[in-house]
Amino acid sequence: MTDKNDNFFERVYAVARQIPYGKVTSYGAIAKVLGATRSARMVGWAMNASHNLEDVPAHRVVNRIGLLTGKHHFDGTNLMQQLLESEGIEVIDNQIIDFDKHFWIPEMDK
DNA sequence: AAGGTGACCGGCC
DNA sequence: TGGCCGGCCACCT
Repeated sequence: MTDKNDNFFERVYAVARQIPYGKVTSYGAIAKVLGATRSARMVGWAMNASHNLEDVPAHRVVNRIGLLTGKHHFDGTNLMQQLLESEGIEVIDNQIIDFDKHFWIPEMDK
């Protein structure tokens, strides 16, 4: 580890941790807050590393259409969906129902 | 050291 | 109307 807390990753984690219970957001939204509107890919990349952290609810982060694209990266196959449903979010076939309703706009709470 | 990839997004054909 | 392609930036081999 040798404290490789890159500001980039830290910043993504900071936003992801701010996601309230029962809410979800998209990679692009986070990227936008980070100042990298067109670098949503980096957000997903950071999430990959967040696997080591427990304070980062990656299961609350999906793509812009509310599709659990990264569910494949979780421990199990439907673990991500289970977590979302556990929070009151209806998920069918890796697709979040009323995504815009559960959508939460991330902010840099400073 | 350089190249390729990646949990995406948006625009263009 | 849908499918394809490029862009963006950091990490990995």
